[in-house]
Amino acid sequence: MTRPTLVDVARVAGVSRATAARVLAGETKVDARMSAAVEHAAKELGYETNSAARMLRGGRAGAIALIVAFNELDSLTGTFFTSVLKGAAKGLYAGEVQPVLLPADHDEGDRIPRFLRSGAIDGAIIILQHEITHLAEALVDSPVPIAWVGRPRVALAPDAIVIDSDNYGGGRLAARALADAGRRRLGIIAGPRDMEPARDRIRGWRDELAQLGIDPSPIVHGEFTLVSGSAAMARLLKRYPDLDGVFASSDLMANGAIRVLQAAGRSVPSDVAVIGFDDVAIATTMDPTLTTVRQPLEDMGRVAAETILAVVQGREVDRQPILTTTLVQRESA
Amino acid sequence: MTRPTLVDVARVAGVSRATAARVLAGETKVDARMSAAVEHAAKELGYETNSAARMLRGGRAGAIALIVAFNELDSLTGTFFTSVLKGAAKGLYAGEVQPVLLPADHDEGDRIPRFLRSGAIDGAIIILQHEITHLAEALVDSPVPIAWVGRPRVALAPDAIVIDSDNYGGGRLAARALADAGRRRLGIIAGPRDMEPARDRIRGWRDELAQLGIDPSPIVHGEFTLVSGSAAMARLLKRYPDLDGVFASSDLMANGAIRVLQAAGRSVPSDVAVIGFDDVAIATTMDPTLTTVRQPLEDMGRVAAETILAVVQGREVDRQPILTTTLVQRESA
DNA sequence: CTGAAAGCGCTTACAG
DNA sequence: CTGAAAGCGCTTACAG
Repeated sequence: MTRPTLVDVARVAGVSRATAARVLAGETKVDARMSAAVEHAAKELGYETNSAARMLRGGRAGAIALIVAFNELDSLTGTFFTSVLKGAAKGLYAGEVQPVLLPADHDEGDRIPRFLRSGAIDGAIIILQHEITHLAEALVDSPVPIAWVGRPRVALAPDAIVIDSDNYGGGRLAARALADAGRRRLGIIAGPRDMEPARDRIRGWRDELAQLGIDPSPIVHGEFTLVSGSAAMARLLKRYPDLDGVFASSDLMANGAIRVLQAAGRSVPSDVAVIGFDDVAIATTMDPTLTTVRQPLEDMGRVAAETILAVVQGREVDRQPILTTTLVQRESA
Repeated sequence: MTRPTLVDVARVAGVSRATAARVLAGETKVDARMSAAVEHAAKELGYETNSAARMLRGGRAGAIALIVAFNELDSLTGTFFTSVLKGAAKGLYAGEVQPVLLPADHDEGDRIPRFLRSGAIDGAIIILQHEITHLAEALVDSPVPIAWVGRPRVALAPDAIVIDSDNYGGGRLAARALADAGRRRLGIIAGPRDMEPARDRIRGWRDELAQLGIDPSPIVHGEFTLVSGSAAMARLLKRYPDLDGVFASSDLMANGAIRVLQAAGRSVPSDVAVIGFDDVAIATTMDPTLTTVRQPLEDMGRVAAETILAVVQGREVDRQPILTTTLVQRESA
């Protein structure tokens, strides 16, 4: 049960501790025989570098945190964040770094900031979600680098790391697609007011409508979830009974909205065209299948991983990449 | 960005490093004025104990790993593991320990065992799942204590930590319930052959049937997922077209099985009664709602957390608790 | 190319 | 009750 140390490896291999360290660090200028002896001893003893000692010496932990909203772990909204998560984990694996998921709650105090300050990990990726927006403030001046997936609504340092998709452009795409389909009586189901990506989608949507000379549409807000999408659609329908096009700014909300439209006797897309945002799995399994603005979620996660790794390792890198959004044409619009 | 150290705190407070350490460790026999000065300095500097240094000194990391199958993160089967996860996380929070989720893959080599050997965490909880059964072997002689939720199919040390539910008793409950409902032509959709809990359910089922003098039923195997439940049901139906009762040993498989039965023109429960296992959310939203054997999943997670914490802290504790399973009567049987 | 030694930040046995 | 000092396991600048 007692872990072997570098001294044990050195003793078994018959070399100094320094030499053993060099071999295990991959240095090449070591006598081949010594090198082989060290490798052999390490394997035989089941040696693994003590991460605490390495870190204390000024090295890296070899672990990056992925901070996610705890609630999401068992809800359907998970489809968004799990895609990002998957990409991020793959990116970290590729960098030989251990991804470490930290569940965060909206009511848990400063556990997460404290953990980051304790130096156990080299950096963190935060997947922006409505439930954990409060973390943004607590982590603005974090001692370890943080990559935001989705821009938080706090003042960030100019060199902050933010990976985002082109939400503004996506909003424009949605407006243009509905206009191209001949729709003129439009409405938007926006996301939470406290989320910057949600606001960017609204801005893009409005700008494009203005440019096309279409009346500014009424806005209702949801929380990116299916249930909130249904509720928002009901409100929108009451306010604007003869609308013929809806931009629901998440696929889950689009799903909820379509259910409400259908229940109200509206056919989709013939009576009302609906466009979503995200392009998660549900978009292809719904009936009708969902026309939507695609965010490259897994890519966003992967880029977040690559970016934070570069920063941790002191390499130059674009700290605020914006990934392209594209329109995916299906049946609903 | 440079983290303050204990020396900084001591200097600001005007005391020795030793005294500062004592105050922060919560020792009471310290002069009140010094104590206050230290507390103040620590807060002002945003001091947090360097976990690497503490660990190296022989202390604890203050973090426990939760090892979960990566694939599960975005599939519906997540309902089982997220319940356990939630309970475990709550239990760790209560113990002031940071839960750290490590996604594991079936093909990832020995990343996880190596991470555990690196000493970055104090212990681990593994939620047994089909996809990561291979980890069981790699972790049998782990240097840090491991709590298994669900007994793995490897030879464990007698003092191994295993949190399980009474799968055997649950199997008996299912058999008795179907028998009580007057069913005599029974079949079982069992779980994966390489999972001990799945095997325990079969044994309980068989023993109870034998005791009741009912014919041993045919067995088909699924993988605890909805799709595999459908496939298994189709096979079972072909083999035994006039069965009138099925024990599907996970709720998801029961869900899949019922769909197949209904598609085949059998009414549930009048033609065929179906009993599941787990009692996850879907059991109450299906049509008909599912009669099932309940495992207290969240409790299992919580008990796993409490048990590993006790072991890490050197406290005495029951290392192999078995939680009770109960029958939850709904519409399907 | 190899080894002896310093030092990362902490905790605690020891001396006072 | 308080402080000086040792030592956890590692990496690397320094000397040879």
